[in-house]
Amino acid sequence: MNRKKTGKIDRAQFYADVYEVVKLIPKGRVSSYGAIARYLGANKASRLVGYALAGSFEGMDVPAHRVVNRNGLLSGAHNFPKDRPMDKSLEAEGVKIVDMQVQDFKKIYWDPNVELL
DNA sequence: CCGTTGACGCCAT
DNA sequence: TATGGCGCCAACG
Repeated sequence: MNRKKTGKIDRAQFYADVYEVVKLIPKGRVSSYGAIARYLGANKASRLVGYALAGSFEGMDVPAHRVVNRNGLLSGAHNFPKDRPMDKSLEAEGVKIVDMQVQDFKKIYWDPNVELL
């Protein structure tokens, strides 16, 4: 994945890495923007992760629905195509969603910094 | 070029 | 423990 640890990272590289990491999230598990941002070496750029995912629908096989905020809240559900809702997609994989919130979030949480390092 | 916005997160109350 | 404020970095108008 070639991420730079120089603090600064190239935008294109960052976006590409985000997609790759998200693709690595196991089915039925979820991760968080902050975790991914950290993994890419941009701790303070958690917002960029979400921004990057916003454009990951066009033809890309990126399971963006497996990425939620640090509270396990589906903060970006309204961004999903109406024919493929975020919560629906998650429940289809066995993830329970109640009031736009991932149940047992801590259990199914998947941290790239820990799981794959 | 400058101000605002946003799929977030941490720190201070 | 629950809220609110500030910081961060790109993209947009």
